[in-house]
Amino acid sequence: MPSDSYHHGNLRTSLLDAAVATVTEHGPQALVLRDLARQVGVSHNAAYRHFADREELVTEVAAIAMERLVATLQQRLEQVATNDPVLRARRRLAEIGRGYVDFAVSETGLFRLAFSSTATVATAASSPAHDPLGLLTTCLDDLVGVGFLSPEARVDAEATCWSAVHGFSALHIDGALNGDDAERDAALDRLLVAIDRSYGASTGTPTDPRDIVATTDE
Amino acid sequence: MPSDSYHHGNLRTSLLDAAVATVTEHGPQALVLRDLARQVGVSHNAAYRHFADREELVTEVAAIAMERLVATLQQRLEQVATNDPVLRARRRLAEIGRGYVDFAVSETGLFRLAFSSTATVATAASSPAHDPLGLLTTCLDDLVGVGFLSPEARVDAEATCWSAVHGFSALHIDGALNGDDAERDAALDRLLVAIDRSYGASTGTPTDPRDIVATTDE
DNA sequence: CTCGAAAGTTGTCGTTGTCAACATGAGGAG
DNA sequence: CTCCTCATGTTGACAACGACAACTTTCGAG
Repeated sequence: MPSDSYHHGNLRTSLLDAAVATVTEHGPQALVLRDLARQVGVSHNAAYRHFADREELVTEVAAIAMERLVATLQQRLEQVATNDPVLRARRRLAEIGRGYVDFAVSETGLFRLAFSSTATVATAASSPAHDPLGLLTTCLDDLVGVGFLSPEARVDAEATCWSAVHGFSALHIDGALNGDDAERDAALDRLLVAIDRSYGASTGTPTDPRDIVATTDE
Repeated sequence: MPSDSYHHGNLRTSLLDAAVATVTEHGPQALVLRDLARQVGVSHNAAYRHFADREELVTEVAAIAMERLVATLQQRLEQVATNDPVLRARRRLAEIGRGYVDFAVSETGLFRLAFSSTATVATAASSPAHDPLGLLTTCLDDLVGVGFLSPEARVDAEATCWSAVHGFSALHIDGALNGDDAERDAALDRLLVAIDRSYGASTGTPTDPRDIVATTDE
């Protein structure tokens, strides 16, 4: 791998790395082709040997951002260690929601880019499991499997759950819902409890909020 | 009001009108200062007599977009004609959600702009009732008043409801949740039913989905 | 009637995305 | 080992944009 010869060697990867870093720090609108070239130490237009235009690069970075989101959610899901199957399924659903919001808040730039309209369609079309839908589907299937969620209420539950946490994330990072970190976490807990209560009610299963939220004083 | 003399007369308003039209048709990223000037028949830089920079104009258009959203929701709210107070309160909450999504789908450009991060903060700071929060608050208070929603579950209910419909809207207009209009409406109905069921469960009130969704075959 | 300031114009600069033409050198064919 | 090819990177240019400065026109207060 030549360091500073005429040919860069792996310019494509370097550009994507720089792009990810830029988006992470300064948001999607800071994604400037000539700037990336400068960061990588290459001339403007070099990127055009690897990407048709700006949008193609942006789309690819968006795909990377989506992958990171899904990977983060998967990690969070694996951290749920509960033996009781019903409790476990309920907590996994809540945990996916918390992971989603945490990613949006801590990786705001990547989150925004992952759902920037232009990039989303191309991403969704390319790879089937490159959005959080897959993880959500298995979680909800589990919830039905353990008898907590009724089959009728199961219909379109992906859309409902995803909408709730996505909207919560979007409104918070856009400043429409304000509040510090503690207030945000409390509001998210209550959102998750509302979903849990609704799904429990679909089978007449009584629910206690403390099954889902970690109470600090005990 | 001089038509085509040296002084335009009401350039500021004309620019905002043109901006609203542009955003409606082609989205927020099509908001180009020089383009607006051309549309209005004025030279570039004329806008700088009325707006400090591009962002200031964008922010103002975003405020207009938000006003239209709120006005639309208010209209929808007034269309709910039900005598039974409990049913009425539940239907009003559902109707606000439908109005929200309808606006996002039919006025995608304005909706996107209204919640574009840069503009949101300035808007929220300026006017207290210039987001849907106010309407939502009264709806939810009503729900508590008629005994359908428990005071404990009332906490942060604005955030939960707003998040759900906002996320639903965002995911749909970004193409993350696909489906035709009928599928979207059905999914939204189920989302609204889930919220209704959750809030009913908070007071042990049994709920029937048909209280909230209009069934076609009856 | 005067004249100052508000409102609009012309010209320019730096930056960006993109195209076209050119330069380089890595690697396979002989 | 040599040569040629073509992928990869460079230089130069162009149009469009946002923004600034300097100039011009017109309204309206006194």
